[in-house]
Amino acid sequence: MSEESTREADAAAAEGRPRKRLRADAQRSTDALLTAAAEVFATSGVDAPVREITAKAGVGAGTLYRHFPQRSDLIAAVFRHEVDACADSAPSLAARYEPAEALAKWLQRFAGFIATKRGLSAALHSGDPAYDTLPSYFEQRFMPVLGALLDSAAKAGEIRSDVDPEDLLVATRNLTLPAQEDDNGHTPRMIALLVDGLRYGAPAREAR
Amino acid sequence: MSEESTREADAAAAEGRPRKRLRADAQRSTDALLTAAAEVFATSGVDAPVREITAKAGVGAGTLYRHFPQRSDLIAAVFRHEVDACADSAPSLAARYEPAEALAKWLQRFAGFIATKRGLSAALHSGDPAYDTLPSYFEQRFMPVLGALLDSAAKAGEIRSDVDPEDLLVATRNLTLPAQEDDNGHTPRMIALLVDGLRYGAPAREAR
DNA sequence: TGCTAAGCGGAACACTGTTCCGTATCGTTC
DNA sequence: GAACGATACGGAACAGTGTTCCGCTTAGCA
Repeated sequence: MSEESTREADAAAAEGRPRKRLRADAQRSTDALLTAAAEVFATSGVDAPVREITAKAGVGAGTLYRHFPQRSDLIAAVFRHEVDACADSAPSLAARYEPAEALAKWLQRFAGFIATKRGLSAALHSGDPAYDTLPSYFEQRFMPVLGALLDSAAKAGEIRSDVDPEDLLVATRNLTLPAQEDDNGHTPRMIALLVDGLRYGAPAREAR
Repeated sequence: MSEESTREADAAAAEGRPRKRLRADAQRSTDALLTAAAEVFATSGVDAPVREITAKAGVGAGTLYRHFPQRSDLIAAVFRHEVDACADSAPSLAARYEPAEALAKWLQRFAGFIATKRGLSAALHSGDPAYDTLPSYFEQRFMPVLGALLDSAAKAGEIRSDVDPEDLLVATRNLTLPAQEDDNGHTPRMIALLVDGLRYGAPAREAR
Protein backbone atom coordinates (compact mmCIF):
# COMPACT_ATOMS: atom_id res chain seq x y z
CA MET A 1 0.00 0.00 0.00
CA SER A 2 2.71 2.43 -0.90
CA GLU A 3 0.34 4.80 -2.63
CA GLU A 4 -1.72 5.18 0.49
CA SER A 5 0.02 8.29 1.71
CA THR A 6 -0.49 9.83 -1.69
CA ARG A 7 -4.15 8.97 -1.54
CA GLU A 8 -4.38 10.44 1.94
CA ALA A 9 -2.69 13.57 0.73
CA ASP A 10 -5.15 13.76 -2.15
CA ALA A 11 -8.01 13.53 0.24
CA ALA A 12 -6.35 16.13 2.43
CA ALA A 13 -5.88 18.45 -0.50
CA ALA A 14 -9.48 17.95 -1.52
CA GLU A 15 -10.55 19.10 1.91
CA GLY A 16 -8.24 22.06 2.03
CA ARG A 17 -5.89 20.65 4.65
CA PRO A 18 -2.22 21.47 4.13
CA ARG A 19 -0.59 18.82 1.99
CA LYS A 20 2.64 17.72 3.52
CA ARG A 21 4.75 14.63 3.91
CA LEU A 22 4.37 13.17 7.38
CA ARG A 23 7.30 12.47 9.61
CA ALA A 24 8.01 8.74 9.91
CA ASP A 25 6.71 8.38 13.46
CA ALA A 26 3.62 10.39 12.65
CA GLN A 27 2.93 8.09 9.73
CA ARG A 28 3.31 5.07 11.99
CA SER A 29 0.89 6.52 14.52
CA THR A 30 -1.65 7.35 11.86
CA ASP A 31 -1.50 3.88 10.36
CA ALA A 32 -1.76 2.22 13.75
CA LEU A 33 -4.76 4.36 14.62
CA LEU A 34 -6.53 3.64 11.36
CA THR A 35 -5.99 -0.10 11.74
CA ALA A 36 -7.03 -0.15 15.39
CA ALA A 37 -10.03 2.06 14.80
CA ALA A 38 -11.21 -0.16 11.96
CA GLU A 39 -11.15 -3.20 14.24
CA VAL A 40 -12.79 -1.41 17.14
CA PHE A 41 -15.48 0.13 14.96
CA ALA A 42 -16.24 -3.31 13.56
CA THR A 43 -16.66 -4.91 16.98
CA SER A 44 -17.95 -2.06 19.17
CA GLY A 45 -19.42 0.37 16.69
CA VAL A 46 -18.37 3.89 15.84
CA ASP A 47 -19.31 5.14 19.30
CA ALA A 48 -16.65 3.02 20.97
CA PRO A 49 -14.57 4.74 23.67
CA VAL A 50 -11.54 6.64 22.48
CA ARG A 51 -9.33 4.83 24.95
CA GLU A 52 -10.20 1.49 23.45
CA ILE A 53 -8.82 2.68 20.14
CA THR A 54 -5.70 4.32 21.52
CA ALA A 55 -4.94 1.26 23.67
CA LYS A 56 -5.23 -1.09 20.70
CA ALA A 57 -3.09 1.23 18.62
CA GLY A 58 -0.50 1.52 21.41
CA VAL A 59 -0.74 5.27 21.25
CA GLY A 60 -1.57 8.12 23.62
CA ALA A 61 -4.78 10.08 23.53
CA GLY A 62 -2.95 13.21 22.52
CA THR A 63 -1.66 11.47 19.42
CA LEU A 64 -5.14 10.56 18.32
CA TYR A 65 -6.37 14.12 18.71
CA ARG A 66 -3.34 15.49 16.93
CA HIS A 67 -4.19 13.52 13.82
CA PHE A 68 -7.96 13.38 14.11
CA PRO A 69 -9.24 16.41 16.02
CA GLN A 70 -12.84 15.36 15.52
CA ARG A 71 -14.27 11.89 15.86
CA SER A 72 -15.81 12.36 12.47
CA ASP A 73 -12.32 12.86 11.01
CA LEU A 74 -11.28 9.45 12.25
CA ILE A 75 -14.44 7.78 11.06
CA ALA A 76 -14.15 9.33 7.62
CA ALA A 77 -10.47 8.40 7.39
CA VAL A 78 -11.15 4.80 8.35
CA PHE A 79 -13.92 4.67 5.79
CA ARG A 80 -11.68 5.99 3.03
CA HIS A 81 -8.89 3.68 4.13
CA GLU A 82 -11.12 0.63 3.83
CA VAL A 83 -12.62 1.79 0.56
CA ASP A 84 -9.08 2.05 -0.76
CA ALA A 85 -8.10 -1.37 0.53
CA CYS A 86 -11.14 -2.95 -1.06
CA ALA A 87 -10.75 -1.16 -4.36
CA ASP A 88 -7.01 -1.82 -4.50
CA SER A 89 -7.56 -5.53 -4.05
CA ALA A 90 -9.10 -5.78 -7.51
CA PRO A 91 -5.93 -5.63 -9.62
CA SER A 92 -4.23 -8.49 -7.79
CA LEU A 93 -7.37 -10.59 -8.05
CA ALA A 94 -7.53 -9.82 -11.74
CA ALA A 95 -3.93 -10.96 -12.08
CA ARG A 96 -4.44 -14.19 -10.19
CA TYR A 97 -7.76 -15.46 -11.55
CA GLU A 98 -9.76 -15.78 -14.72
CA PRO A 99 -11.84 -12.62 -15.30
CA ALA A 100 -15.21 -13.99 -14.17
CA GLU A 101 -13.63 -15.62 -11.15
CA ALA A 102 -11.82 -12.41 -10.25
CA LEU A 103 -15.13 -10.58 -10.50
CA ALA A 104 -16.81 -13.11 -8.24
CA LYS A 105 -14.04 -12.95 -5.67
CA TRP A 106 -14.05 -9.18 -5.66
CA LEU A 107 -17.80 -8.99 -5.15
CA GLN A 108 -17.40 -11.28 -2.15
CA ARG A 109 -14.71 -8.97 -0.86
CA PHE A 110 -16.95 -5.97 -1.45
CA ALA A 111 -19.80 -7.64 0.43
CA GLY A 112 -17.46 -8.17 3.35
CA PHE A 113 -16.61 -4.51 3.27
CA ILE A 114 -20.27 -3.49 3.31
CA ALA A 115 -21.05 -5.89 6.12
CA THR A 116 -18.78 -3.96 8.48
CA LYS A 117 -20.51 -0.71 7.66
CA ARG A 118 -23.66 -1.22 9.69
CA GLY A 119 -24.20 1.50 12.20
CA LEU A 120 -22.40 3.94 10.00
CA SER A 121 -25.57 5.14 8.33
CA ALA A 122 -26.59 7.05 11.45
CA ALA A 123 -23.27 8.87 11.43
CA LEU A 124 -23.52 9.49 7.70
CA HIS A 125 -26.84 11.24 8.16
CA SER A 126 -25.79 13.26 11.18
CA GLY A 127 -25.23 16.31 9.06
CA ASP A 128 -21.54 16.58 9.95
CA PRO A 129 -19.86 18.12 6.88
CA ALA A 130 -16.88 15.78 7.40
CA TYR A 131 -19.00 13.06 5.81
CA ASP A 132 -20.21 15.06 2.85
CA THR A 133 -17.55 13.77 0.49
CA LEU A 134 -17.76 10.11 1.48
CA PRO A 135 -20.58 8.97 -0.81
CA SER A 136 -18.91 10.41 -3.86
CA TYR A 137 -15.58 8.94 -2.78
CA PHE A 138 -17.28 5.58 -2.51
CA GLU A 139 -18.55 5.87 -6.03
CA GLN A 140 -15.41 7.34 -7.55
CA ARG A 141 -13.31 4.49 -6.27
CA PHE A 142 -15.61 1.54 -6.78
CA MET A 143 -17.27 2.28 -10.08
CA PRO A 144 -14.09 2.18 -12.21
CA VAL A 145 -12.85 -0.91 -10.41
CA LEU A 146 -16.02 -2.84 -10.92
CA GLY A 147 -16.36 -1.48 -14.43
CA ALA A 148 -12.94 -2.84 -15.32
CA LEU A 149 -13.68 -6.26 -13.85
CA LEU A 150 -16.94 -6.45 -15.76
CA ASP A 151 -15.28 -5.35 -18.95
CA SER A 152 -12.56 -7.97 -18.75
CA ALA A 153 -15.00 -10.73 -18.05
CA ALA A 154 -17.29 -9.58 -20.83
CA LYS A 155 -14.44 -9.26 -23.30
CA ALA A 156 -13.33 -12.76 -22.40
CA GLY A 157 -16.83 -13.93 -23.17
CA GLU A 158 -17.28 -15.27 -19.68
CA ILE A 159 -20.26 -13.14 -18.76
CA ARG A 160 -22.92 -11.18 -20.54
CA SER A 161 -22.03 -7.63 -21.50
CA ASP A 162 -25.20 -5.74 -20.69
CA VAL A 163 -24.61 -5.17 -17.00
CA ASP A 164 -24.47 -1.73 -15.44
CA PRO A 165 -21.75 -1.50 -12.77
CA GLU A 166 -23.92 0.68 -10.60
CA ASP A 167 -26.78 -1.84 -10.66
CA LEU A 168 -24.44 -4.58 -9.61
CA LEU A 169 -22.91 -2.48 -6.84
CA VAL A 170 -26.30 -1.63 -5.41
CA ALA A 171 -27.55 -5.19 -5.76
CA THR A 172 -24.54 -6.59 -3.94
CA ARG A 173 -24.95 -4.08 -1.17
CA ASN A 174 -28.59 -4.93 -0.81
CA LEU A 175 -27.86 -8.63 -0.67
CA THR A 176 -25.89 -8.10 2.52
CA LEU A 177 -28.76 -6.30 4.24
CA PRO A 178 -30.88 -9.26 5.35
CA ALA A 179 -27.85 -10.93 6.85
CA GLN A 180 -28.02 -11.37 10.59
CA GLU A 181 -25.14 -11.91 12.97
CA ASP A 182 -24.76 -15.52 11.98
CA ASP A 183 -26.31 -16.04 8.62
CA ASN A 184 -24.65 -19.35 7.86
CA GLY A 185 -23.02 -18.06 4.74
CA HIS A 186 -26.21 -16.67 3.28
CA THR A 187 -24.60 -13.62 1.70
CA PRO A 188 -21.74 -15.42 -0.08
CA ARG A 189 -24.22 -17.92 -1.50
CA MET A 190 -26.46 -15.18 -2.81
CA ILE A 191 -23.55 -13.39 -4.42
CA ALA A 192 -22.38 -16.57 -6.06
CA LEU A 193 -25.88 -16.90 -7.45
CA LEU A 194 -25.69 -13.37 -8.79
CA VAL A 195 -22.43 -14.10 -10.55
CA ASP A 196 -23.87 -17.28 -12.04
CA GLY A 197 -26.63 -15.08 -13.34
CA LEU A 198 -24.04 -12.95 -15.06
CA ARG A 199 -22.43 -16.02 -16.59
CA TYR A 200 -25.71 -17.29 -17.88
CA GLY A 201 -25.99 -15.00 -20.89
CA ALA A 202 -22.32 -15.10 -21.77
CA PRO A 203 -21.41 -15.31 -25.48
CA ALA A 204 -19.16 -18.31 -24.85
CA ARG A 205 -22.22 -20.15 -23.61
CA GLU A 206 -24.56 -18.91 -26.30
CA ALA A 207 -22.09 -19.95 -28.96
CA ARG A 208 -22.17 -23.65 -28.19
CA MET B 1 -55.69 17.52 32.65
CA SER B 2 -57.42 15.47 35.28
CA GLU B 3 -57.58 12.37 33.15
CA GLU B 4 -53.87 12.37 32.58
CA SER B 5 -53.10 10.04 35.42
CA THR B 6 -55.71 7.66 34.05
CA ARG B 7 -54.11 7.81 30.65
CA GLU B 8 -50.69 7.20 32.16
CA ALA B 9 -52.07 4.25 34.04
CA ASP B 10 -53.57 2.91 30.84
CA ALA B 11 -50.24 3.14 29.16
CA ALA B 12 -48.66 1.51 32.15
CA ALA B 13 -51.17 -1.30 32.07
CA ALA B 14 -50.62 -1.76 28.36
CA GLU B 15 -46.94 -2.22 29.04
CA GLY B 16 -47.43 -4.59 31.93
CA ARG B 17 -46.25 -2.18 34.62
CA PRO B 18 -48.20 -2.41 37.90
CA ARG B 19 -51.17 -0.07 37.80
CA LYS B 20 -51.26 1.96 40.97
CA ARG B 21 -52.20 5.41 42.12
CA LEU B 22 -49.12 7.55 42.66
CA ARG B 23 -48.47 9.31 45.89
CA ALA B 24 -49.07 13.05 45.63
CA ASP B 25 -45.42 14.05 45.72
CA ALA B 26 -44.51 11.36 43.24
CA GLN B 27 -47.17 12.68 40.88
CA ARG B 28 -45.78 16.20 41.26
CA SER B 29 -42.28 15.01 40.46
CA THR B 30 -43.43 13.04 37.45
CA ASP B 31 -45.34 15.99 36.04
CA ALA B 32 -42.46 18.37 36.64
CA LEU B 33 -40.08 15.98 34.93
CA LEU B 34 -42.32 15.50 31.91
CA THR B 35 -42.76 19.25 31.49
CA ALA B 36 -39.09 20.02 31.97
CA ALA B 37 -37.99 17.19 29.70
CA ALA B 38 -40.34 18.35 26.96
CA GLU B 39 -38.77 21.82 27.04
CA VAL B 40 -35.22 20.54 27.20
CA PHE B 41 -35.77 18.03 24.41
CA ALA B 42 -37.21 20.79 22.26
CA THR B 43 -34.21 23.07 22.75
CA SER B 44 -31.29 20.68 23.24
CA GLY B 45 -32.51 17.46 21.65
CA VAL B 46 -33.21 14.11 23.26
CA ASP B 47 -29.53 13.63 24.12
CA ALA B 48 -29.52 16.56 26.51
CA PRO B 49 -27.75 15.99 29.85
CA VAL B 50 -29.84 14.49 32.61
CA ARG B 51 -28.88 17.27 35.00
CA GLU B 52 -30.32 19.89 32.70
CA ILE B 53 -33.69 18.19 33.00
CA THR B 54 -33.57 17.58 36.73
CA ALA B 55 -32.45 21.14 37.36
CA LYS B 56 -35.29 22.58 35.31
CA ALA B 57 -37.72 20.27 37.06
CA GLY B 58 -36.33 21.19 40.48
CA VAL B 59 -35.79 17.55 41.25
CA GLY B 60 -32.91 15.29 42.22
CA ALA B 61 -31.29 12.79 39.91
CA GLY B 62 -32.53 9.91 42.01
CA THR B 63 -36.10 11.02 41.48
CA LEU B 64 -35.72 10.92 37.74
CA TYR B 65 -34.28 7.42 37.79
CA ARG B 66 -36.98 6.27 40.16
CA HIS B 67 -39.68 7.18 37.67
CA PHE B 68 -37.81 6.67 34.42
CA PRO B 69 -35.12 4.03 34.85
CA GLN B 70 -34.19 4.20 31.18
CA ARG B 71 -33.78 7.30 29.10
CA SER B 72 -36.08 5.74 26.56
CA ASP B 73 -38.80 5.57 29.22
CA LEU B 74 -38.63 9.31 29.68
CA ILE B 75 -38.57 9.99 25.97
CA ALA B 76 -41.54 7.72 25.35
CA ALA B 77 -43.47 9.25 28.25
CA VAL B 78 -42.84 12.78 27.00
CA PHE B 79 -43.96 11.72 23.57
CA ARG B 80 -47.20 10.22 24.86
CA HIS B 81 -47.74 13.24 27.08
CA GLU B 82 -47.49 15.59 24.15
CA VAL B 83 -49.60 13.40 21.92
CA ASP B 84 -52.27 13.53 24.59
CA ALA B 85 -52.02 17.28 25.00
CA CYS B 86 -52.39 17.79 21.27
CA ALA B 87 -55.24 15.34 20.89
CA ASP B 88 -57.03 16.68 23.94
CA SER B 89 -56.95 20.21 22.58
CA ALA B 90 -59.42 19.27 19.86
CA PRO B 91 -62.64 19.24 21.92
CA SER B 92 -62.13 22.73 23.30
CA LEU B 93 -61.34 24.02 19.82
CA ALA B 94 -64.48 22.35 18.53
CA ALA B 95 -66.48 24.05 21.26
CA ARG B 96 -65.06 27.50 20.61
CA TYR B 97 -65.04 27.70 16.82
CA GLU B 98 -67.07 26.83 13.75
CA PRO B 99 -66.24 23.28 12.58
CA ALA B 100 -63.98 24.18 9.63
CA GLU B 101 -62.20 26.79 11.70
CA ALA B 102 -61.70 24.34 14.54
CA LEU B 103 -60.26 21.88 12.05
CA ALA B 104 -57.88 24.50 10.70
CA LYS B 105 -56.74 25.54 14.15
CA TRP B 106 -56.18 21.99 15.21
CA LEU B 107 -54.10 21.18 12.14
CA GLN B 108 -51.93 24.18 12.98
CA ARG B 109 -51.59 22.83 16.48
CA PHE B 110 -50.71 19.41 15.13
CA ALA B 111 -48.08 20.91 12.85
CA GLY B 112 -46.55 22.60 15.87
CA PHE B 113 -46.42 19.27 17.62
CA ILE B 114 -44.68 17.61 14.69
CA ALA B 115 -42.19 20.44 14.39
CA THR B 116 -40.78 19.64 17.84
CA LYS B 117 -40.27 16.01 16.92
CA ARG B 118 -37.20 16.38 14.76
CA GLY B 119 -34.33 14.37 16.06
CA LEU B 120 -36.69 11.83 17.49
CA SER B 121 -36.61 9.68 14.39
CA ALA B 122 -33.12 8.44 15.21
CA ALA B 123 -34.31 7.36 18.64
CA LEU B 124 -37.43 5.78 17.19
CA HIS B 125 -35.34 3.60 14.92
CA SER B 126 -32.81 2.64 17.57
CA GLY B 127 -34.49 -0.69 18.12
CA ASP B 128 -35.24 -0.02 21.78
CA PRO B 129 -38.49 -1.89 22.51
CA ALA B 130 -39.65 1.01 24.68
CA TYR B 131 -40.56 2.80 21.46
CA ASP B 132 -42.39 -0.07 19.84
CA THR B 133 -45.84 1.07 20.91
CA LEU B 134 -45.39 4.75 20.07
CA PRO B 135 -46.40 4.69 16.40
CA SER B 136 -49.63 2.89 17.14
CA TYR B 137 -50.29 5.20 20.06
CA PHE B 138 -49.81 8.14 17.71
CA GLU B 139 -52.38 6.72 15.35
CA GLN B 140 -54.86 5.58 17.96
CA ARG B 141 -55.00 9.00 19.52
CA PHE B 142 -54.94 11.22 16.45
CA MET B 143 -57.08 9.38 13.96
CA PRO B 144 -60.34 9.57 15.93
CA VAL B 145 -59.72 13.20 16.84
CA LEU B 146 -59.11 14.27 13.29
CA GLY B 147 -61.91 12.04 12.06
CA ALA B 148 -64.36 13.79 14.37
CA LEU B 149 -63.23 17.25 13.31
CA LEU B 150 -63.58 16.31 9.65
CA ASP B 151 -66.98 14.79 10.23
CA SER B 152 -68.33 17.86 11.98
CA ALA B 153 -67.07 20.17 9.30
CA ALA B 154 -68.42 17.93 6.56
CA LYS B 155 -71.81 17.58 8.25
CA ALA B 156 -72.01 21.35 8.60
CA GLY B 157 -71.36 21.58 4.88
CA GLU B 158 -68.23 23.64 5.40
CA ILE B 159 -65.84 21.23 3.70
CA ARG B 160 -66.03 18.39 1.24
CA SER B 161 -66.75 14.99 2.67
CA ASP B 162 -64.37 12.76 0.72
CA VAL B 163 -61.24 13.28 2.78
CA ASP B 164 -59.40 10.44 4.46
CA PRO B 165 -58.14 11.42 7.91
CA GLU B 166 -54.95 9.47 7.42
CA ASP B 167 -54.15 11.26 4.17
CA LEU B 168 -54.60 14.59 5.87
CA LEU B 169 -52.48 13.59 8.84
CA VAL B 170 -49.63 12.48 6.63
CA ALA B 171 -49.95 15.51 4.38
CA THR B 172 -49.80 17.88 7.33
CA ARG B 173 -46.79 16.13 8.73
CA ASN B 174 -45.03 16.28 5.41
CA LEU B 175 -45.77 19.97 5.05
CA THR B 176 -43.68 20.65 8.13
CA LEU B 177 -40.66 18.82 6.80
CA PRO B 178 -39.17 21.46 4.50
CA ALA B 179 -39.41 24.03 7.27
CA GLN B 180 -36.08 25.37 8.42
CA GLU B 181 -35.29 27.06 11.71
CA ASP B 182 -36.91 30.31 10.62
CA ASP B 183 -39.27 29.61 7.82
CA ASN B 184 -41.12 32.90 8.03
CA GLY B 185 -44.42 31.23 8.65
CA HIS B 186 -44.14 28.90 5.69
CA THR B 187 -45.79 25.94 7.38
CA PRO B 188 -48.86 27.76 8.73
CA ARG B 189 -49.43 29.28 5.29
CA MET B 190 -49.25 25.90 3.61
CA ILE B 191 -51.66 24.39 6.08
CA ALA B 192 -54.09 27.25 5.60
CA LEU B 193 -53.88 26.52 1.91
CA LEU B 194 -54.65 22.89 2.55
CA VAL B 195 -57.72 23.78 4.57
CA ASP B 196 -58.91 26.14 1.86
CA GLY B 197 -58.60 23.21 -0.46
CA LEU B 198 -60.93 21.25 1.80
CA ARG B 199 -63.41 24.10 1.79
CA TYR B 200 -63.38 24.37 -1.96
CA GLY B 201 -65.58 21.38 -2.68
CA ALA B 202 -67.96 21.98 0.19
CA PRO B 203 -71.69 21.44 -0.43
CA ALA B 204 -72.54 24.85 1.00
CA ARG B 205 -70.45 26.36 -1.78
CA GLU B 206 -71.73 24.08 -4.51
CA ALA B 207 -75.28 24.83 -3.51
CA ARG B 208 -75.26 28.52 -4.25
C1' DT C 1 27.20 14.99 16.12
C1' DG C 2 24.29 18.44 17.62
C1' DC C 3 20.21 21.25 16.92
C1' DT C 4 15.33 22.25 16.28
C1' DA C 5 10.83 21.49 15.05
C1' DA C 6 7.50 17.96 15.15
C1' DG C 7 5.43 14.50 17.53
C1' DC C 8 4.38 11.61 21.62
C1' DG C 9 2.34 9.94 26.05
C1' DG C 10 -0.57 9.98 29.65
C1' DA C 11 -1.85 12.55 33.75
C1' DA C 12 -5.32 15.81 34.65
C1' DC C 13 -9.62 18.06 33.94
C1' DA C 14 -14.47 18.68 32.85
C1' DC C 15 -18.67 16.65 32.16
C1' DT C 16 -21.69 12.85 31.91
C1' DG C 17 -24.87 8.82 33.44
C1' DT C 18 -25.99 6.15 37.42
C1' DT C 19 -26.23 4.44 42.19
C1' DC C 20 -26.90 4.77 47.03
C1' DC C 21 -28.65 5.94 51.36
C1' DG C 22 -29.83 9.23 55.13
C1' DT C 23 -33.67 12.30 55.39
C1' DA C 24 -38.32 14.05 54.44
C1' DT C 25 -43.00 13.40 53.21
C1' DC C 26 -47.31 11.06 52.51
C1' DG C 27 -51.31 8.43 53.66
C1' DT C 28 -53.26 5.71 57.09
C1' DT C 29 -54.59 4.08 61.58
C1' DC C 30 -55.79 4.76 66.16
C1' DG D 1 -54.15 15.18 65.71
C1' DA D 2 -50.40 12.00 66.87
C1' DA D 3 -47.78 8.19 65.59
C1' DC D 4 -46.09 5.05 62.35
C1' DG D 5 -44.68 2.42 58.30
C1' DA D 6 -44.17 2.80 53.45
C1' DT D 7 -42.89 5.58 49.86
C1' DA D 8 -40.32 9.06 47.70
C1' DC D 9 -36.79 12.69 47.66
C1' DG D 10 -32.21 14.94 47.16
C1' DG D 11 -27.75 15.26 46.06
C1' DA D 12 -23.18 13.55 47.17
C1' DA D 13 -20.33 10.05 45.38
C1' DC D 14 -18.66 6.96 41.88
C1' DA D 15 -17.36 5.32 37.37
C1' DG D 16 -16.75 6.11 32.64
C1' DT D 17 -16.17 9.27 28.96
C1' DG D 18 -14.09 13.03 25.72
C1' DT D 19 -10.53 16.49 25.53
C1' DT D 20 -6.58 19.38 26.75
C1' DC D 21 -2.02 20.36 28.14
C1' DC D 22 2.78 20.18 28.60
C1' DG D 23 7.31 18.05 29.75
C1' DC D 24 9.83 14.66 27.29
C1' DT D 25 11.34 12.11 23.03
C1' DT D 26 12.47 11.52 18.38
C1' DA D 27 13.16 12.31 13.43
C1' DG D 28 15.30 14.80 9.99
C1' DC D 29 18.74 17.84 8.70
C1' DA D 30 23.10 20.58 8.64
